[in-house]
Amino acid sequence: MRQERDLPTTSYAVLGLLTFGQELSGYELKQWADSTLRFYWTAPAMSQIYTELKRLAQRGLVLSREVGGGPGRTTTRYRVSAKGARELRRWLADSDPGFPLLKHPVALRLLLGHLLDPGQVRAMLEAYDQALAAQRRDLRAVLDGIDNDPAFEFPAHVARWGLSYYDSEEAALRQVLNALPEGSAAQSRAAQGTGQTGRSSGAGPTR
Amino acid sequence: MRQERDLPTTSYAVLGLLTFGQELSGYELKQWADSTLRFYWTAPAMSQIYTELKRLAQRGLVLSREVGGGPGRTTTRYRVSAKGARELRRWLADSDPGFPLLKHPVALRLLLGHLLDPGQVRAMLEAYDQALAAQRRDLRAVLDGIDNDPAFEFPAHVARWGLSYYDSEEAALRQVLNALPEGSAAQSRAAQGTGQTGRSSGAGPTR
DNA sequence: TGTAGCATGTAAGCCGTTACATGATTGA
DNA sequence: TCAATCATGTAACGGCTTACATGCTACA
Repeated sequence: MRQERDLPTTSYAVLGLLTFGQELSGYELKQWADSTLRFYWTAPAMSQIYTELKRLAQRGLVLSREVGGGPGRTTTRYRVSAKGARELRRWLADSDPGFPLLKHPVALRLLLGHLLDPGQVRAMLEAYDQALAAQRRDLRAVLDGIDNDPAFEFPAHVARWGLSYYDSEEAALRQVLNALPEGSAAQSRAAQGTGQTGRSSGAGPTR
Repeated sequence: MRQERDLPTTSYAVLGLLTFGQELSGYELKQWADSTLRFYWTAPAMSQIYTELKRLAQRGLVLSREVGGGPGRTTTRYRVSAKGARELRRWLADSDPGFPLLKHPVALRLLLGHLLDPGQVRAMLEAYDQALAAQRRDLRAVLDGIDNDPAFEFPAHVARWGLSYYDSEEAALRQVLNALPEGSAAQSRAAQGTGQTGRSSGAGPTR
């Protein structure tokens, strides 16, 4: 039982998707990933899904089966093997999840707000607000599709978690917008003046 | 007007850090990144900081200067050039921020909660709760270091945003814990009897 | 005297993406 | 018949990390 290093997390994520429902094709797996994983992990590219499936199959963690859909058409469907289920449980129990990693381009740009005029900052935040609402709708739809289905109890927990995250983002956004100097996003062009701040007081890294 | 493709976002992040305060060394930049960027972007490895600085210098976006600290010791300090400031503003104004990307290993594992026993799930969530509190303290300390300093108005906004995010995570976590079947994390071992895989009496580390 | 922090890099390699390539089936 | 969707892959490469390598300085 010499276990080499853990696979990348995304492998386990794909493997995990196969522990709900039945056999899935790479293509179907991608759809599932797009509608669930993408909200709190990533939506792997198609090509990566196929790569992962090949690797999982090679290690005996999934079993594949050719299914003929039409005359000249075959689809490869995958299901998790007993070994795969065991390995997944082992990984869940043994490995340290680590802290979430957030790549927030809007927060990053807000950090540099002193380089923009207030209107531009506002416009950016409002655009994010829109995107957030859209994303929230998508996730809401996902939850509606699985809520109350006992087979998807945990996915439903995660979806609700996600919704509460989006709500909090929305609230935080309002806070920032309120704290920002007035000036509508529309008059973004108005300011544009004076060169940079001269800067002074040190305040080094806090530690 | 996108002839030369944009640099990776992390380059702009590093460049952006140089628009506060004055000249910084690669080493100092790393400390800044660790205490600010890491909360909503990433804390780039040292080696990457140096790589970015080299690239930025090559394109004339930063200027470097050798500073002798002691006899045999020189430190290279960097400051943003006029061209760099222009390019940064251009990037901020022109490019689409895109939606935040969240890699949430705890949510991912919760999704697969049906593969674990309730105690294990609880234990994982409680460990995350701890980590969250620690992270929150760190960010709080950062905010305390810059709050009310007008030079860091925007970093302070971002820090407050981050704190509200951690608060919301905390709340969401409680929600999930309440919705989960009772059974304390401590009795994680108790439920183990049901038909599951071996690993009975704690001895064998499964890796 | 030794360790922690300051300071700077190179090399190898993993994870994952985009671009490219191919072809069948379904429905407007 | 044309486009969209289903379905599966390969190649190139970008971004970033880890591991390695080096050497000075302050301080306990």
